[in-house]
Amino acid sequence: MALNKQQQAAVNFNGEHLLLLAGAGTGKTHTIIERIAHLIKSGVDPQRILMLTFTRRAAKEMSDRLYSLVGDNAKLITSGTFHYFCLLLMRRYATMFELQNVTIIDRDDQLQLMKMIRADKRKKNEKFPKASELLSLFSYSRSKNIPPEEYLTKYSSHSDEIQKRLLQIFDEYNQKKQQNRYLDYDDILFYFAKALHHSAVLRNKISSLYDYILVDEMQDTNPLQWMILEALHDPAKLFCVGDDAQSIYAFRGADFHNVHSFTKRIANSEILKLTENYRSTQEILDLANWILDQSPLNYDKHLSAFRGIGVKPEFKDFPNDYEEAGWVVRDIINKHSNGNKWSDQMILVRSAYTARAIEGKLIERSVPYKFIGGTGLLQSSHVKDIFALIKAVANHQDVLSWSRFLCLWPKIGEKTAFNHIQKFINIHDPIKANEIICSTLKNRPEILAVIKRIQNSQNIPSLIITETVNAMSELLEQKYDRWETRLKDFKILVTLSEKYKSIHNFIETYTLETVSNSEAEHEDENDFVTLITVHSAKGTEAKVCYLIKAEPGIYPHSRSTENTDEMEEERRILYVAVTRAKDLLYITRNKAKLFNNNFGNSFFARHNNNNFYNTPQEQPYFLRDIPASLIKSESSVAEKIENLEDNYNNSNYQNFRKKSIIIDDDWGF
DNA sequence: AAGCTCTGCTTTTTT
DNA sequence: AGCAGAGCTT
Repeated sequence: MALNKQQQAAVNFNGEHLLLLAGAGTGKTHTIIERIAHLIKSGVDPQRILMLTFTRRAAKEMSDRLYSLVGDNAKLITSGTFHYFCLLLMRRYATMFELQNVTIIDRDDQLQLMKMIRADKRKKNEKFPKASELLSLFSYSRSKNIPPEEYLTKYSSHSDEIQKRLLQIFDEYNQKKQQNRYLDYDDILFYFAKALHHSAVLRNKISSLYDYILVDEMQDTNPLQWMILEALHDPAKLFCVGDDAQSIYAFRGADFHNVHSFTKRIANSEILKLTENYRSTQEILDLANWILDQSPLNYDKHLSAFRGIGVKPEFKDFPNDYEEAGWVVRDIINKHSNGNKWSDQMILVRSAYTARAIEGKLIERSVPYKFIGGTGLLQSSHVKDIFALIKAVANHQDVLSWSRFLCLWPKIGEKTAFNHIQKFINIHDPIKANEIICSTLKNRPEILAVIKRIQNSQNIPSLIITETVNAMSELLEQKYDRWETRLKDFKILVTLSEKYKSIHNFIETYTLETVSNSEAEHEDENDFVTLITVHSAKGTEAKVCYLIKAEPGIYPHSRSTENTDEMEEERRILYVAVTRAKDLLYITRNKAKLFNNNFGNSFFARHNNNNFYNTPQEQPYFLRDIPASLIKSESSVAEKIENLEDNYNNSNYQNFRKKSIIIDDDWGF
């Protein structure tokens, strides 16, 4: 594919540092890849190029495309997410970073650890932040690089007394992690950034490794990541690509304003722009442009389609979620039988939860699909149970794994488990520790037998997983219903693990890169429908896109309507969603939700929102007043809603609703 | 101390 | 519907 003038200018950029502002669909990835090819062609050693992305998907896409352009040179480039990169270097220079034998813990482990600490700090019957809130408060302050004290006083509404205890909890959480040599996601960035800023020797060492650093999705960098880039640049040259209109990660500390301050923060830097959209038809971009136009902020973005005129986006309203899901899947099947590939079609969802109905339908109709986003296969509890034993055997000091494993057994709860663990946790010598494990569990020979079995198992990932599943299945069968389906997950796991040298390597890779069941199951297939969260979809595209459940309460999400910052982020999420489509965009909704959300019949509608609206029309909804001219439909949406309200009030519709509830039952949900 | 039952609250997004 | 917490029973 040839480059246009703007792209060519970026590829050939000859100055020090560059920020490339690239709107949706303007060939951002293409330009980065070509830039790297250009560097290699002009004699840069590929080993001295670093490419940073935010999601594993983006990283993989980059390396694949790079491989087809520059062949084996692609393998020499260091490429991956910030987390991957930091961990890689911290492992390579473990002594310099003073981080040896660390274990990466995922959100679930963090939660478990936090719960233990919280239990002691919380008074009985007291309203106290949940472990998950504690984690996100702490994580946010860390990603923003604001000391917790300052962060709490500025941004939290908790009383002084509670804030004090929160700080104690944070301290203790950090201590616990240090004791156990656990690193959570934030620690990976935090310790790396901190070390670089405290030690000039280390900073020089690391920054001398690369001559060129390319960063994708610059608008998503949080202050910690910024610190890392600042430490690494000069002599290395930065090539950062971003789009402020696609910034959707504020919840993890990203601030799109940092794109605007780029030239101020990085001396000798310049800005170039890509403005021509090659992805979509003008009709799709018109809707996208309209969405940003509604904002009080001036994004100064008007995408124009290089490809020209196409088909207007189409709205489809259904009486309930299942008919919506049914239509989408039927339409996908129709298009497939008319010659479209499965992979030409993408279903976009706001949350994993909103993907449920459609996922059910896809399975029912045997449509090959991969779900990207949400909880991964390795996060599911039965898989974590299996890994707890493997990890406990591998490292007798892994408190979380031991406690998870021991609590699976009858008569063992948190207290008993803790008493056992306490006896061997501080023993450094593994042989001695093992003796203590044997003696403390001598009354539970069945547990010891299982541990022995795994200790004696061959240390090959697929074998050790199979052996562990066999050893544990009798016990786990009682814990879980639908054990058969869960057994299937282990088969997938075994297949996945075959590519890894060690089980440790396997677990760590998938802790940093979550993979859903469906994704793992169809790993080797290449024609499938993509079901994906909007957040994960940034950077991807498809000929036909279905933006499902585009209702009030979803766009904007009802939990994010507190202030303009939140609302604007929600608007950008919708913008990202709409700009994924190349040719056709269908926006589907549940009719009832259009005017019924807060007073609805649904179980959680009442709790679904912090704000109560007197009338449905007061609830913020980005797609309420779309000009009829932008969408494929005889009547405007406003008229449509009026008609719906008439329908809603007439008895036929009420009966229809009743009928649809019966349909729900047939679904078996 | 584990395990059961009742009650109240809740489902965003990712490394 | 599904989970966390509290209080009760084993």
